Amino acid sequence: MAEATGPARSQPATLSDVARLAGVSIATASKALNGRSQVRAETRQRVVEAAERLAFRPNQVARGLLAGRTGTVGLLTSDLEGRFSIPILMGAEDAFGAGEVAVFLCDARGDAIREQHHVRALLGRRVDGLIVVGSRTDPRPSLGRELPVPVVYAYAPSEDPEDLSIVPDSVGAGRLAVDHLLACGRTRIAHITGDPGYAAARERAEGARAALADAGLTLVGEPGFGAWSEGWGRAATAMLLDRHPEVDAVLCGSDQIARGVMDLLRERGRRVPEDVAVMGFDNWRVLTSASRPPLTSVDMNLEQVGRAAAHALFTAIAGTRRSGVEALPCRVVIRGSTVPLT
Amino acid sequence: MAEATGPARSQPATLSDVARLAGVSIATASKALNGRSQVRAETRQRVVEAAERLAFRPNQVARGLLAGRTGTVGLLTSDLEGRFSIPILMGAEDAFGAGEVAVFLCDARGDAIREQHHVRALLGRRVDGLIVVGSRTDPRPSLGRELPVPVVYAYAPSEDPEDLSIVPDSVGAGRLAVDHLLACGRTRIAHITGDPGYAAARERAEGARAALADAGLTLVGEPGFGAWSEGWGRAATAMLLDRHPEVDAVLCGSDQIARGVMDLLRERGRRVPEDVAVMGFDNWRVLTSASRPPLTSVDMNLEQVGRAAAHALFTAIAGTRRSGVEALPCRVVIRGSTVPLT
DNA sequence: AGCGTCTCTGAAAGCCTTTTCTGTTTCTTT
DNA sequence: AAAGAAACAGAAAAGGCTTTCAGAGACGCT
Repeated sequence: MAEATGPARSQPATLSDVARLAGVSIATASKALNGRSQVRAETRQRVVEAAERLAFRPNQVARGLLAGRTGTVGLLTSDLEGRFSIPILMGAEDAFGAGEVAVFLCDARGDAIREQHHVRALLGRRVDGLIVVGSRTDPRPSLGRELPVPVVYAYAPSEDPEDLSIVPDSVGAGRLAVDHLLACGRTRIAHITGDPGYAAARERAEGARAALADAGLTLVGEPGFGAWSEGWGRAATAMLLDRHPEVDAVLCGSDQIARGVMDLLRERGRRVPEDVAVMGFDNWRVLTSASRPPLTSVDMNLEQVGRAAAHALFTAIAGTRRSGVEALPCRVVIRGSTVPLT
Repeated sequence: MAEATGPARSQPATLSDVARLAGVSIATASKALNGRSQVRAETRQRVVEAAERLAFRPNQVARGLLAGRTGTVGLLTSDLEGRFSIPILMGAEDAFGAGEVAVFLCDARGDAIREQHHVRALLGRRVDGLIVVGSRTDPRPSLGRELPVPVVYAYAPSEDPEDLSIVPDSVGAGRLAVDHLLACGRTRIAHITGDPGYAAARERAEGARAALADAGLTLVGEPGFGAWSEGWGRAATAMLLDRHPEVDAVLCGSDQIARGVMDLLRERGRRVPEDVAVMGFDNWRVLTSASRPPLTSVDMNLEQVGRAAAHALFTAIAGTRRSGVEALPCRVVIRGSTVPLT
């Protein structure tokens, strides 16, 4: 808890310090360190040694000012808390972090005003580009076409088709899920999912229905739209068993719902997966591996979405911009809650 | 999916553009926009209008180069994925975001090499300070005393007592938890917790024991160290009920463990909270509110830890540095799983 | 010896802003 | 009306780096 006024920390060495120590001009020092070819090997050696002795690190701020590119991007998320932003953010951080790019993180807390504020602040810092990460897959307002830097939208697509958006393929995910259940020999498949106000819920249901139709089947009952909660999973399952006791698989709109579904199935004496297969969505580890049996779930490959967004931003900064909504495939992670009928 | 080489985006306006449009010198324009007093009101007006017309935003990069301070800090996390980093990160982002500071996010993925790499990159960008966020409360190696900028450690304290670390008060949290159970009239309290390799597990147990001792009581059985999982919660509870059927409260080391504990209690016919009160740790919403009944849990106030770290970094940058480990109090969030004995 | 050709090196400009200092104008005051 | 004070405007430097251009020295050739 000691308190003290900080000592004058030694300023980092500058290029001119290095040049002085090496006995050359600033220009030569710069060229030597940057691998330019107009420096004699011996001179370069001297400069490199001097730089090492002084622990010289070029000032990226000065470099950015000169080059007009700062090597920074802004990552604008609308809810850090949410479990969807994080993997995307990791993917993006990953794709950038490897190279020479640093990421400014800004959380707008879902507030448009704050978002504008952050955009302005980031532009003031001369970021080379922006990634906007949403918390749900419903389209969101564009930041506008007039920005001086490229923008890529991830997870939540922009409403403007001129923008580039990278999203998980929800329809395809619904198909994948049903295909897996069909492959397990299930044919009486019900769907219990979340809030119909979410595009993700509607699109997954649509995909599921399409895959069933392709197999000449239909859903057991109507898609059970409700809430993204365990409670709803239980309630919907109770109704389902009353009306359609023949059901042999339940595709759930989220892992949370799936947990509720499994709980109630067990309560009613149905075995999972022997009598009824259960499948979740989101592949949220805490839930999938803690449930009994472990839950088969659809993973949206969000890290990959983040990486793809970062990569697209890269190429856009380099001059090649795309537009439209690009949907990336999801994948099924198979665990104990779905097994082939014997 | 249209593809096109981007149009030459109009470069952002510079101060000299503004000055030219307003018909004044660059110096005057700067003074006018920064509220310096040596400008006639009328002139200032002209400049302000010109700046507005050109949507002028001062280049923070240039400003940073000149001022020697960039108004940026580095946030170094060791696992973004982890649920502990995120709230801290939010708190820090919050404390900074309000002002003029932007945050560089770096994830070291728990790798010391990568961490060093990021530190170097951040110093090259001339950040004004660093916050290092850990994923568990065990002490971690210091980044060293020789860094040119202040560093604050959050959640995981530095091994070097000369560094400043902000952590949640785990011992105090253990006391708080037991005090709450005592206040509910419980006296036969057991403790089932996670991996004893974690300081958090040991310290919470220590605090719990101390609070019981203050009340002239002891734990029922030994603290049940094991794993941070539902499975362990179930297993430990089974043993507990066999050996100490008189137990009337279980303090759990995490919400996940608590869920396992509650499951098994229900299976064995014990009612929660009537027969046995159950309390968790971490206050992880998905788990606490989805469980039946909703789970009372200890919240580590991580956002506050983040904010405190940001604030401490602020004052350190301003010149007043502290050192040592500062522990912030936790709080009990009461829900249905703990009620007073009637 | 003189010329052209390379190969190195260094001076200087430029990136954008802030700040200091100097110079000019305007207003008071005697 | 003259002198001094105050108010305002602008030139220039600084911050650290890269890059261009010109100059200097070394070398080979006729």
